[in-house]
Parts: sequence; structure tokens; C-alpha cells
Amino acid sequence: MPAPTSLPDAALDALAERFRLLAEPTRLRLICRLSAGERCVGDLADDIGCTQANVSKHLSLLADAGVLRRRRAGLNCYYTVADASVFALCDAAWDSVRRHLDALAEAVRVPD
Amino acid sequence: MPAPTSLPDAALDALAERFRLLAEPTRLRLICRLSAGERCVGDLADDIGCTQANVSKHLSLLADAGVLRRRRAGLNCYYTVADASVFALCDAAWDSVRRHLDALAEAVRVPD
DNA sequence: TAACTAGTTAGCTGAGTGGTTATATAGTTG
DNA sequence: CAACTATATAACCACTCAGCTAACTAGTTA
Repeated sequence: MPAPTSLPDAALDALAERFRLLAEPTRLRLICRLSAGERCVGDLADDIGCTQANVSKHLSLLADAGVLRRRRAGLNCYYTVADASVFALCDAAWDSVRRHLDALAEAVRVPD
Repeated sequence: MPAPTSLPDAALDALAERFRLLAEPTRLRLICRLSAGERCVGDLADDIGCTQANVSKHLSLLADAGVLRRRRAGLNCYYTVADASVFALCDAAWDSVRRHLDALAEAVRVPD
């Protein structure tokens, strides 16, 4: 049986916090954009159609959590994915979503 | 580059919703308890020290999302993990947490 | 039938947070 | 120096939601 079984409450809190970090469409969108390489805040804001302040806040959150890395260069601030394993995590979650959708479809399927 | 890069916005919303489902300590605690086998609502409530109403709500959420399966037996209602891949997802997230903690420790480490 | 029990659901409240605008902080350029 | 630009931060609003209590539903047992 995998790890979750034996995790103490404090660990579960940390785990939940990790999931919560990724439980925001805007943050996922940012991570997606950054999968192609580093980008600065303003470009990302234009890209996803949010205010610069909002994007800055999300990027800071992700950086503080160790998912992104920040690099200053003059006036600009470039962000990059620091922990590429976040992609694997997203893939796994996406598989879970698809499995659920498949199960729903199967339940509705007309037997021939 | 993994899937997230190419996911459309609607998919990212679904992905975020999936993460949000797991972004609650109480729900994670329930999943942990259920990793040992099926349990009924009242037992789980006693176990984690929440009201039965609250536990019932969380269990329903998880069941609707396809993570748990519900089985009625008389007055009792037993829940089981329906999609065991949730454990792999938790493991992956837990690794991510540990990587971050290691990085923090490394940043503070005194070079000898 | 009535009394009891397990679960669900409804309604409420307070805490947390995503998004906004406005302001502050750096860094650049004239 | 002043003017300008890119980020970050502060203050605020609106919304979501975990948890509670109370009421309701359904199954059991007498």
C-alpha cells in the first residue's frame, strides 16, 4: 500500500497545500506557458489576459513553493519551471480526470 | 514535453478541479483511512473526529468524482477507493513536497 | 404501527482567496 | 536629477467552501 496510508496529519496538511497550489486554472495556465521556456511577467500577463498584478502574485506563489524559479534581468523578471516533476503530476491528474470521464461514458453506454 | 503544454483552457479547468478535490486535509485523511479497506460513514467520522454530516459531504464529493465507490447495506453506507491511482497521485505530490523541503534545507545549509 | 438508527441534505457562518485598482519599489534612460 | 518602465505589494471586494446545527429520509426492530 502506498505512502498516504502512513502519513501523519501534518504531512497530509502539506500534501493538501501542494494540491491547492495546483488547483487554480490561472496557475496551471502559467505553468503551461512556461513549459516552453522562461518568460517575463508582462508577456505572461498579456498572454493569458490577466492583470500584471494578478500574474505577479501567482508567479510569486509558485516560486515560493519551489515550482518556479525567478531570474531578474534589468527591469524584467523571468520565470522558469524549477521542478519539472510538476508536469508528471499534471499528467497523472489528467489521467485521473480521463478515467472518470470514461467511467461516466461507460455507465451511460447503450449495450448492443 | 508532457501533456499540460497542449491542454486547452477547458481541460485546465477540469485539471484544476481535480487538484482541488484533493486539496483538503480532511478528504486526504478519509482517503488514507480507506486505503486499508472499506469503512462506513459513522466509523470514519469517529476516526477523524469530524461530524458525521461533514464526513458524509466529503465522501459524497469524492464518490461523485469517481475516487470512491459507495455501497449501501441496511442502515450503513460503506465507502471504498474506486480509483486506486489516487494513491500514485498522492505519492507524486508528496515527492514534490519533499523535494521542495530538501531545496529549502540545502539553501540554508552551512558549507564546511 | 411507533421508536430508533445511519446517512443525507439544507441553511448558516466565518475564514480564505482570486481578482481588481492604486501605490510602492527598483532599474533604466534622458 | 527627472521621467519612464517592469514588478511587486497593499487594500479592498466578491465569491467559494469547510464546518457546524438542525431537519429530513430511509431502513430496522420492537
